This record gives sequence, C-alpha cells and structure tokens, in this order.
Amino acid sequence: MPETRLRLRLHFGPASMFGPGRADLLEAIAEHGSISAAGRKTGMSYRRAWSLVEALNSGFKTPLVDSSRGGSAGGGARLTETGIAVLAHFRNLEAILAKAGAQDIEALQSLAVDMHDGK
Amino acid sequence: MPETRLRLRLHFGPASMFGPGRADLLEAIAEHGSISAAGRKTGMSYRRAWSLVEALNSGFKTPLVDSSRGGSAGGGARLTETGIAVLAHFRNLEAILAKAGAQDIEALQSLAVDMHDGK
DNA sequence: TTACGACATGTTCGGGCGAACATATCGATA
DNA sequence: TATCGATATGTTCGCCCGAACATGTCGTAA
Repeated sequence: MPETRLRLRLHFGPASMFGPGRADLLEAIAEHGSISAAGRKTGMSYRRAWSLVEALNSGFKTPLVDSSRGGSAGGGARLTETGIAVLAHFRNLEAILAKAGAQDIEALQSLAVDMHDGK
Repeated sequence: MPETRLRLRLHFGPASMFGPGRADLLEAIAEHGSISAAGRKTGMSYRRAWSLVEALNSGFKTPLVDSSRGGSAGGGARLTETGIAVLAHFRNLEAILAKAGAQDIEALQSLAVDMHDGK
C-alpha cells in the first residue's frame, strides 16, 4: 500500500498558524540545538528557517524558540516550554487522527488512484 | 474565544489529494445540482470549480462527479456514489479530529495570539 | 584580539496558482 | 428550429511565496 500523507494545519487568527513544516522545524531545532542545523536537516535554507522561527515566535503569546548569538559554537537555539508544548500537542493531534481515523483514511485511500499504476 | 479553523488534507499519490476546498465544492454540487451554482456558492469562478472537478474525477479510480450537458436546464452535475462516500469519509475525519482532539486544540488555541488584541 | 560559527536581515528572481476574460458546444423544451 | 443555461476549454495576467544570493553582527575560546 502506498503511503498516504496526512497534513493537518491549524489556523488561529490571520497571523498565527501551525502545520507540518513548522512542526518538523521545531523538532529539528530541539534535536540539533540550532536553527541553521535544523534548516539543513529539514531541507530548507537558513533564511527560510529563520523566517519561520520569527513567525512562530510572534504568532504565539510566548516565544517558541529561544535563540542566542556568539560564543564558541557561534550561537544556538532551543525550544522554550511553550515550544515543547505546542509541538507535543500538534504531534498528538496527528496521532489521534491517524488512529481514530484509520477506517476512513483506509477507505479513502482505496478509492484514490495510487501512484504506481496508470489508473 | 475566536474561531480556530482546522484544515485537514490528504495526499495520496502526487496527482491525487483531497482537502477542505474540494470537500466544500462537492457539498455544494450535491446541494445545487450544478458546477456553476456550486462555484457561485463557494465563491470560486466556474473555471476553477470545473478544474477541481476534473482533478477530482481523475484523482480517484471512479469519478466523483457525474455531469451532463444540454437540456432545458442547460445541464447539471451530481455526485456519484463514490463522490458521496469520499465526502462523507472526509467530513467524518474532520469530526473525529474536532472531537477527539478537542483537548489539544483548545490548549494550542490558548497559547496562540488571537486576532483581536495586540498580543 | 582574532577567528569562527551561528544568528540576523535585506534584496532580487522565478515558478506556480488562481483570477479574469473569451469562446465553443450541447440538447431538451417551447 | 431557435433559445437558453450549463458544461467544456483555451489564454493571459498578476500576485504571493519560497529560493537564492549577499552582508552584517554577536560572543566565547584559543
């Protein structure tokens, strides 16, 4: 069975949203301790990764990422408690959907054309 | 509390996907019996509505929309059994997510900036 | 005090997608 | 057989967003 990707996205106001891309970025930042490393890991330019971090930090009441400059390592970034919480809630929503919606997802998948055959 | 919109999107192969926009369109077609009326209802041009219908029909093993031309009414469109099923499964997934994920959604919402205040 | 690595920020360019506009076609009914 | 409303399809335009490129800034350790 081919993979069916689920994309979940939450829209709070007009200037605040959260989806898979930002979740992956937060996860990579938590893992590597830097925005640039996270950018490389997730295949996006540092420019874009930083822009997303900025959007995330201004899109929530409390910043999600805490960054620092200078030092022997050049600087770094870590998730704040809020960042950890947001990521956890989002991943949990994905898990809930995948589990509780398995029936419907499988049904839809069986109706859709899969990528291998002509149709 | 401001509304938090949930957007769920399923990606089957590279040429087959289903999300809120197409779901709304299908729903409007079912309700009005024509692509053009559905387009007006959902606020999209007929051109776009028709394009989406074409994408939907070719994105599933069986067409989701059955259309006909001519006649006194000019023509019309109806959902096929598959179309009805796809729409139902999608709406069900949305409902499942909203219900089972209520806790997480509310938590995220409380952390995000809402659209009314400065921050 | 120099060097290094990451943060921070501006600018330009190109591609993809929807909007808008323009036609052509069909067929039951009056 | 003329009409009418909806399907069917092509084409052009403008905008937004990410990609790519460029440059400046910071602070600790060597």
